[in-house]
Amino acid sequence: MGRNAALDYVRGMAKNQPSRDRSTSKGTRGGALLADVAAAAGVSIASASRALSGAAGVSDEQRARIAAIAEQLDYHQNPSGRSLRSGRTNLIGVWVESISNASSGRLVTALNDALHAHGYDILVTEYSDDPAEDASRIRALARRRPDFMVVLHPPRSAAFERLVRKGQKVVLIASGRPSSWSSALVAVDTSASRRELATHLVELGHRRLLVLQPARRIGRPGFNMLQRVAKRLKLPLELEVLPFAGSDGGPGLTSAEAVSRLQGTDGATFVQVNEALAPDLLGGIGAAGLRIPEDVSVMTTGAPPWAEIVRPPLSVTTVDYYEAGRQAAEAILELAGGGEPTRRVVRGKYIRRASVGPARGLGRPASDAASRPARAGRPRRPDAREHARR
Amino acid sequence: MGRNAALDYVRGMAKNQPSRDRSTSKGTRGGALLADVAAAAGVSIASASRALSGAAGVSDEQRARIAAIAEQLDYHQNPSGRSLRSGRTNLIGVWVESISNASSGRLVTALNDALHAHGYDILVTEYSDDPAEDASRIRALARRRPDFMVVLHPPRSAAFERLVRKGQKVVLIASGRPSSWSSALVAVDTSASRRELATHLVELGHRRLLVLQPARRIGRPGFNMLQRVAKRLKLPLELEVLPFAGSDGGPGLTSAEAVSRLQGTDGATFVQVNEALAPDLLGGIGAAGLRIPEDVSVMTTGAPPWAEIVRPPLSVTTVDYYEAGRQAAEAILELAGGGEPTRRVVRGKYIRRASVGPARGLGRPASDAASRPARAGRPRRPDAREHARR
DNA sequence: CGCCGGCGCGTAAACGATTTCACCGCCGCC
DNA sequence: GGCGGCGGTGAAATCGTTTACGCGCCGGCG
Repeated sequence: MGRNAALDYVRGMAKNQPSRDRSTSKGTRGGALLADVAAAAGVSIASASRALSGAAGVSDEQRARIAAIAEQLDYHQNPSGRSLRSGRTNLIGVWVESISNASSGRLVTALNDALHAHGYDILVTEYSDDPAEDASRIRALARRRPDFMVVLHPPRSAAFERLVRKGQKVVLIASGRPSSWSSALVAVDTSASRRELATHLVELGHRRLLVLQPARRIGRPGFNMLQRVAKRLKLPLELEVLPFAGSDGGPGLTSAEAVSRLQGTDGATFVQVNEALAPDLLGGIGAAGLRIPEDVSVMTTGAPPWAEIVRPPLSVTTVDYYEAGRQAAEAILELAGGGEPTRRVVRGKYIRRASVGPARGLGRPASDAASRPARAGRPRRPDAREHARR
Repeated sequence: MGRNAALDYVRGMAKNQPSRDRSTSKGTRGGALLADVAAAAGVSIASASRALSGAAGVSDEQRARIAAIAEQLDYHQNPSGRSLRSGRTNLIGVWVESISNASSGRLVTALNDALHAHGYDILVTEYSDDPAEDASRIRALARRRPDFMVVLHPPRSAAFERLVRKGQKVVLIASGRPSSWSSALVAVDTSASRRELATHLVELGHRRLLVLQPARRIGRPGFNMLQRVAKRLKLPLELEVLPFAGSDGGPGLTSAEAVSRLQGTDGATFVQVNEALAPDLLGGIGAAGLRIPEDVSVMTTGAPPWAEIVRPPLSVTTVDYYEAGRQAAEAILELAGGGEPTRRVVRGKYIRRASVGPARGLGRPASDAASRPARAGRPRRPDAREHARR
C-alpha cells in the first residue's frame, strides 16, 4: 500500500498504533511520525525526540540506533509541531530592499549557505515604497515569528519598530553605531574607503559633487559620510544629494534633469549613483552626448558585475555583502547559543577605474592638473584612464 | 505590566484564563492568543477561529465584531498551531539557481507581490553545484512542507523527484511540455523568439554558432531548440554547445579558451551566453582584441540591466520572469481554491541590438572600416587597451 | 549496609490553532 | 401541533512535537 515498506512494517507490528488508520488521513503526506520511529526502536516518543534532537539523557548507542531507524523510515520532523511546543521556529526573516538587487541577493545566498546546515530556513521580504503595503508585509513576517531577523540598511518603519519593541531579535547590517535595539550588529564601515575617494577626487580637481539616490532614501545617514570626511580633512568639497527617479517614473529627477546638473561651469563634475540606478544615469549621460570621464566622472556604489565591462570601466565603492551575510550568520549562531555577540565589521573598498578622471575644465588646459600626478611613477597618458585597480 | 493595555484588561477579566500566568511564560512573545480574543468577545474559541478564518457558520455582525477585537488586541495567528492542525503551511518554497540571478530575483519579487496578500510566505532555496549539499537543501525544504513549490528551470535531482513522488505540489516554470508530475505549468515559450533569432543569424551570414553554458546545465533541454528551429526551417546552422567556467574556476572552458573558438576561418562567428557568464566572456573577448560585432557577434540570454549600457549594446533573448512569477502565483491560487489549473504561457522575446552584426568575413569586405563608427560617440582606439583583468 | 545523586527512560502535560460533532432555538411546512 | 432542517454556537478531540517530572537502577561514599 504505502511506498515506504519499512514504515508499513513498523505500523503493522506496533502494538499501540500511533495513528490508527493512516491510509485515509489526508492532513499529513503520509510521512513517518516520531511515534513511528519510537515504535520501531521500541522506545518512548520522548526518548526518540531526545535522541534525534541531540538533547542529553539518552545513551549513545540508543541515539545512534534511533537515528539509523529514523533515516531508514525517512522520518522528517514536523516543524509546526516542534515550534508550537518549543517556541522556536528555526526561521530567519530577511528584510531587504529588493531581492533583485545584487547586494541583497548575495546576502541571502550567504545566509542560506551558512545557516542551512544548522536547520534554519530563510524567509525573504522586500520592503516596498508603499508604507501600507510595507506594514502589511512586516506584519506577515511577524506572524511567522522568525527566531531572528536580518535587516540590511533598513528604512524607518513604525511597523518594524513595534516588532522590535515586542522582542524580535534582530541582526542589523548597516553603517552606524550599534543601536540599542538590535541584538547584534554587522557594521558596514566605509569611512576608510570614503576618505580615499574624497582625497582622490580632490586630487583630480573635483569640487562639486552630485549624489543621486532613490527618493525614499534621501535623508538617510551614510551619504553625508562623504561630507563629514571632507569636513574633517578640510577638503574643499561641496556635496549635493538629490532624489533620482531613474526610468521608473517615481518621484525624483529624470535622467535628463539629472544630467543637466552635470553640465556648465557651475554643474557638478562628479556623480555618484547606486547600482540599480546606474544604467539609467549612464543612458542619460550617453544620450546627452557627455563623455566619461572627460566631461563628467561617474562612480557607482555596489558591485555590479558589469562595472568592468562597460566602457569606460566604472569606479565603485563596494561592500562585500556575501561576507556581511556570513558574519550575520555567525552572529546568529552565537546568539542562538546563548552567547554575547561579538563586534563585527565589514569594510568597504574604493576601486578606482577609468570612469573617474580629472575634473572637467582642468583636463590639462594649462597643465596645472599635471602638477598633481600624485604618486605617479610611470609615464602617464594624458587622459588618466586605467588607474590601476588596487 | 504588559504593553498591551487592552490585552491585560481582557486577561484580568476573563473568568477562565486561557493562560494562567503569562508574565513568566517565555515560549510565546506575550502576544494575544485566539483564546484572548474569544474571551474578549464573549464567544468560544471555535467561533473566534471561524470568524477570523473566514469560515462559514458565523453571523456577519459577530465576524465584524470579533475582527475588530482581534485588531485591537493585536492578535497574530500562530502559524505553527494552525498548520499543525490544518495540514496547510501557507508557505511557498521557491527553488532557483541563484537568488543573485536577476531572473530569479524578479520571480521571487513577483511571487511576493502576488501572494503576500493571500497569507503566503516565500521560502527560498538555491540549488548548489554539490549534489550532496543540494539534496540536503531539498530535504530541508521538504521538512517545511510548503503548500506549493515553484521551481524555475530545475536541474535533475533525485531528491527533488522523491519529493514530488511523495505528493509535493509543484508549479513548474520551464520550457517544454506539461510534465506529468507538476501540478501546474507556466510554459516558457521561446520558439518564436528563437525562430526570429535563427533567421536573423542566417540573414547575416552566420553559419557556425557557439553556445556557452555552465557545465552543470549541459545536456539540458531548451538549447537545442535553436538547432530544432534551424532544422525545421532547413537553415544551414551548425550549433556547438560547450561548458563555460567563467572566472569561477569550475569545470569548463576558460575565457581564453572560449574566445579561441571564435577566431579563425573555422571558428564560430556568433556566441550566445547567459547573463551571469556574459561579463566574463566579454572580458575575454576584449582581452583578445576582438571587436563586437565586427569580429564576432554576441548575444546573451536573460535581461541584464546593463545590456543597453555596454558598448555595443547587447542583443538578448529575454523572458519576463516577473510575469512568469505572476502567472505562477495565479496558478497557485487556482490550485489552492481547488480548481483545475489553466494553461499558461510566457513568450520570450528576441531584442536586436548592435552586438549582433554580419558574420565575420562578409561584413562589407571592401569598406569594412565603415561599419565601425557604431553608435559609440567617442572614438575608439584600434588597439585593445584594457588587458589583463585578473 | 544505607543513602544519595545521576543517568536513562517513560508518562503525560503542554503548545495554539482547526475542525468535527452535538446541541439549541427557531422557522416553515405539512 | 409535530417535525425536519438550518443557521449559529460551544465542547472537545486533534495535529506532532518538546519537556517537566517521576521512577527505577546503579555506583560510590560514608
